[in-house]
Amino acid sequence: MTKLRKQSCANVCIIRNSFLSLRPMVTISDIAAALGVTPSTVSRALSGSPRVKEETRLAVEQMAAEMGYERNVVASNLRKGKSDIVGIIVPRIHRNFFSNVIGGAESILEAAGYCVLICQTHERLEAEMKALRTLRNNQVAGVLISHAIGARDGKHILDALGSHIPLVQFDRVFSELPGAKVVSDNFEGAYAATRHLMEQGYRHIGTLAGYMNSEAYAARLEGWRQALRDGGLPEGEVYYDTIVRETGFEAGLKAIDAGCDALYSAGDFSALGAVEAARSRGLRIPEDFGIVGTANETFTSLMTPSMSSLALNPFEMGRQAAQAFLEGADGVRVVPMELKVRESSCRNHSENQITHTPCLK
Amino acid sequence: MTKLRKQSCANVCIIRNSFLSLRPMVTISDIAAALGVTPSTVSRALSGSPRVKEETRLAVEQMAAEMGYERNVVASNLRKGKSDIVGIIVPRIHRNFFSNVIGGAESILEAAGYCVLICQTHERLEAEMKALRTLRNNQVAGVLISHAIGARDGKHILDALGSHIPLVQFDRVFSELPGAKVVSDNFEGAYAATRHLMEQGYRHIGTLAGYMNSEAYAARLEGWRQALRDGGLPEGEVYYDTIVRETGFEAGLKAIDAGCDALYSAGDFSALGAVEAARSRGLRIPEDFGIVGTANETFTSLMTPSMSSLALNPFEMGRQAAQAFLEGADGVRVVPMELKVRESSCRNHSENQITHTPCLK
DNA sequence: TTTCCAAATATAATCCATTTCATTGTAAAA
DNA sequence: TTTTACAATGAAATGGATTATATTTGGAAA
Repeated sequence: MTKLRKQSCANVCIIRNSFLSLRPMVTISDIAAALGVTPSTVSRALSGSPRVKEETRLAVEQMAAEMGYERNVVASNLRKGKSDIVGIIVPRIHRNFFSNVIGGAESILEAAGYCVLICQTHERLEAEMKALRTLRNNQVAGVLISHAIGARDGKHILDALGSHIPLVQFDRVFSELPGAKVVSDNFEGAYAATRHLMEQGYRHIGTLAGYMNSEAYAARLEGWRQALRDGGLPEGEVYYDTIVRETGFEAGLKAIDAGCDALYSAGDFSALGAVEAARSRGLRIPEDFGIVGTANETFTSLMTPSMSSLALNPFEMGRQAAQAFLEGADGVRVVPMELKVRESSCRNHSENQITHTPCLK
Repeated sequence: MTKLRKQSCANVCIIRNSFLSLRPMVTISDIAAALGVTPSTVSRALSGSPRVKEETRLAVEQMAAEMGYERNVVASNLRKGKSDIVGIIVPRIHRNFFSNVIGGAESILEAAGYCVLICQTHERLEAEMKALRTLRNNQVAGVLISHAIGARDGKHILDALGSHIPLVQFDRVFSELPGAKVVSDNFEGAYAATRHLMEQGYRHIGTLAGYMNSEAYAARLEGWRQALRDGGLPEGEVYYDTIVRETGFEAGLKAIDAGCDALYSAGDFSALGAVEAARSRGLRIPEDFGIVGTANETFTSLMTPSMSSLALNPFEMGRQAAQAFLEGADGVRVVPMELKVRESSCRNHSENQITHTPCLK
């Protein structure tokens, strides 16, 4: 009886092997059969359990290597209820900022044995929800997200993701959501940028402010406002919802008509638009009109005149977000920004190597 | 007996439900139990099989919606042996070219119901192999890849990926590998760029040639060479392995010392380096020295003087690669390049709106 | 009325790794 | 010698969906 069973098992093995030549799918059962042990032992041996004899582990590892075994992670994930995939959701990967955040996160996550699934939302809430559901259905180990502009609040996020998957928000965050958050020091950064403009002698400083449903942009607006206040200047003009070159251009014209001699822009592309607006009105930069952008996009250092920009530290933000996920720690991590002073805001040459004065919040 | 079994089933359901409140994992078995049918019927109903009564299908769909069911794709993938994930492997996602390819591929794949897993190799063969294994282990539906510079040939690729996963190569391809390929028309593009320089009156045109283990760079070199030949000019200087700003700068200096009055560069960053080299030698651009780069990076249109560049069409390449995967068709797809004529190569003003003359290969 | 076919559904195997619980064997303690 | 404890491994259940095969049912044809 026992012999018969062995016989039939052998047959099964032969059949399996003939399949193997077609597609190389070695399972732990194959290894177990080859060694005369059970799949559970093989599983334990391969996953580093202390509950197998060292000798057995070596035999299993050797046989696994010999047969070209590779763990079927799909099956493994199903059983364990989670995968080694971490999802990252960003508005647009081709934005320098986001691709660097991804790079930073990846550098940490890859070393920790995770791989990274990237989703773009194109700033649409609907796409964000879909991405969250996709990630949940794939049972990802965690999600790092920077919200689409179209997302108004965090309620929908939890519905779509569920509450058992760790969530780390970065850059654009909703305070009301649980989990870790990583943000730039937007207030302090905008404060420094504005103060720099004041120190360069600009006296009528407006701002291109971005979207107010983003806490990052809101904080930059407040930093700008506080700097003006602390410097004894009157309230300046605010141009909302300016993110891209075109709206930056239009807002730039309005700012010039309103008498501004400088702008702090919460984005680089809108700042570029403002530069073009100033040029179209015959103003010289930085002599007649000063500009500081935000994000330190590649082009800012290559254009003429080179553009001052408040640099985010996306790579570090990505690293921090990944760390927060790995450590499972809640709370807010603040990544400092750095003001890159270039030609567009520097009419006082002795100030070229300015180091900004931190404000007391 | 039957009654007893039903009873115990009811208990099980109640227990399940109490779990449900903790974590919402509704399975097809739950739906089946609620409706008094079997899981197989529910599965068929939800996957659109014609083998269920319309009435049953509606009841299942309604109950699924009511209970908040979402398919466990991990389990589904395990059974079906493949997933709805398509892997994209690129050297660096923050490169404009690659992030746009990804965007193009994503636009097609998402519409077809796939999601996209992105891997970076940082130009390292080792990382490329690891990415391929990761994707295979996750049983992705297909892989789109642009090889790392470190990858010398295609042999290792098949070993790592296996032969049952569709592979589409783009931009940097190995001809010897099976499967679809999508490439830019590098020969024609470089030919047009070089011819443009000749038409602007440059007579000693060198090239910054990139890495010769990449067929794309090799084709650009040949296009440049053929244009010189067809134009009756002698062989020009070739500077290999110049990709980044620094090597472009060094090669630029050498080219100037060798008497070149223009360069066709197979990359934009190296072209930028060459611009700086020319400036450092006091040459005016484009009057004394002409340059055309390749890739149409964002900064090329924003710098001063703006830089002519041979534009790739990365978004379209991504679309084509995704289409090739979806259609399962082998063969090579060629995406045309477009010469963007800007200031750095235009000393003949009547030529500003040049449209390039195609060459006969 | 019986027979047969097709539609609809049920049963059970399958995908593969993991994990709980049970069993065996061996050495140390009583 | 017997009990105790532990190490090592086996057996079987589990995760959730899919699918090959089997069964039931209803209606048409004989």
